[in-house]
Amino acid sequence: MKITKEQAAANRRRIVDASARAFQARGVDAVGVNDVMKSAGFTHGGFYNHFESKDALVAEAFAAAFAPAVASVEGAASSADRFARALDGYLTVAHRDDPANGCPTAALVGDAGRQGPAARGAYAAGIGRFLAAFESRMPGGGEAARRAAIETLAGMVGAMVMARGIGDADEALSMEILETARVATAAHLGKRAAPRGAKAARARARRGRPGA
Amino acid sequence: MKITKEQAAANRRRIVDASARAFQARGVDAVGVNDVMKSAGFTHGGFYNHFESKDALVAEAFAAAFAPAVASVEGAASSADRFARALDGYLTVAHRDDPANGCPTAALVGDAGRQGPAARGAYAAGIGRFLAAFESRMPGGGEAARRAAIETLAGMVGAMVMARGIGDADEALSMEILETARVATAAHLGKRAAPRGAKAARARARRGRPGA
DNA sequence: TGTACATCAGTGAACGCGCGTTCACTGATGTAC
DNA sequence: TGTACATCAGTGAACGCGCGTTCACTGATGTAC
Repeated sequence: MKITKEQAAANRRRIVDASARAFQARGVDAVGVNDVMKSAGFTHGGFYNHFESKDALVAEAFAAAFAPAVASVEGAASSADRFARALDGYLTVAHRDDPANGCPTAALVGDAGRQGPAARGAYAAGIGRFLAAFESRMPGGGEAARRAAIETLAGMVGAMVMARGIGDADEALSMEILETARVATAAHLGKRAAPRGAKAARARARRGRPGA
Repeated sequence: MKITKEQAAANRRRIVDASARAFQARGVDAVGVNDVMKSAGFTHGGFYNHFESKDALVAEAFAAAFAPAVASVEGAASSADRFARALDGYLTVAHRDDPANGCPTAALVGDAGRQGPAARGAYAAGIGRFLAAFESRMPGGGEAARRAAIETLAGMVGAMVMARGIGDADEALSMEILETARVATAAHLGKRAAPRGAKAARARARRGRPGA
């Protein structure tokens, strides 16, 4: 049952995309070739028609995980407002609870250092692109903007991975870290963060204003 | 070949400590019961004389990983100078390249969210203790010190895990992140960071002064 | 205090299972004439 | 343009291997008398 070249290429892309999401959600070691093929809608045997090994897939999946994220951030960086909104949406409970569709830098951070050179290269390149986009939007310019870009990204990623690690073991602490980092991120951009969450909703209600 | 109760307890501790280091270095999924027992000096069969399951060991190992780190940071927090020095030693290549003996918050960050409640509880409790110690040393006091503690820890952890993920795929970027975060950490404490690394060594040499 | 026996931390073989990978096979696609 | 054949993406059974876990066994320790 051979299929058209276009269909085969599309199937290959589907396998890579499905694996990227699964790796981000559950980690490379916990996701088997069988899982990946099943979630892409195939039986496992065909895997090696497309990839030389699981390692080869991991390398492609890392690159595929960063491609849309980098494009999104670089697009947002074309406007100060869009960029501020993109960063503000990062430190949220929704993002924390959906690593599969979230930031690959945070989701793959535990695995990246333990993969082969190709996957680690994709990881390093992705961070490099993020930092360049951040730098272009940071106040001060030059070295100061570069430093601010690194500090901001590190703060965002650190807060997200800690919040995920804590999870529902201490929901209040997890959210406190997220919210504190969100405010700090806005401050790095030279903005004041809009209030968010239950406390903010209560404050808005008290003032008789509808939520943002 | 039964042994004394004291010896058995010591052996148990040896297993927990060996597993904590292995989990920090290679990740929970990549470390088998057999590995753990072998590195503690035993055959694998005896594992279940001490632990009900691998999950039970993981929970104990997480707690054991945090105990000395928390004690060390809390001890350092008794003196402003010791605390500043402890933080300054965090964002270093030596720490980056030795996760087994380093900060458990960073080393276990990829695994924590995927473990059971006990392990995640230990992870959350460890971060809580770190933050309390940080808070006591942050300038401003009150809410400001609390926020500074969270921002500082998030920046340190984020920088370390990104630097590890990048590794030798882009050594220059990995070191740039480490060094930038080290300077930013000192700034959070209200200090100026002492120069470090090749660039700093060259600058010192130019000034005709020996290294620190 | 000395003797008899139960306890249990250790050993090493074995269990079922899922992993990454290989293979023979299928049959529609793509190509050569 | 039509026919004959090679290609190859898919299927599903099978491979060896290491995993977490179980088990029968050993023999010094710890305990009961």
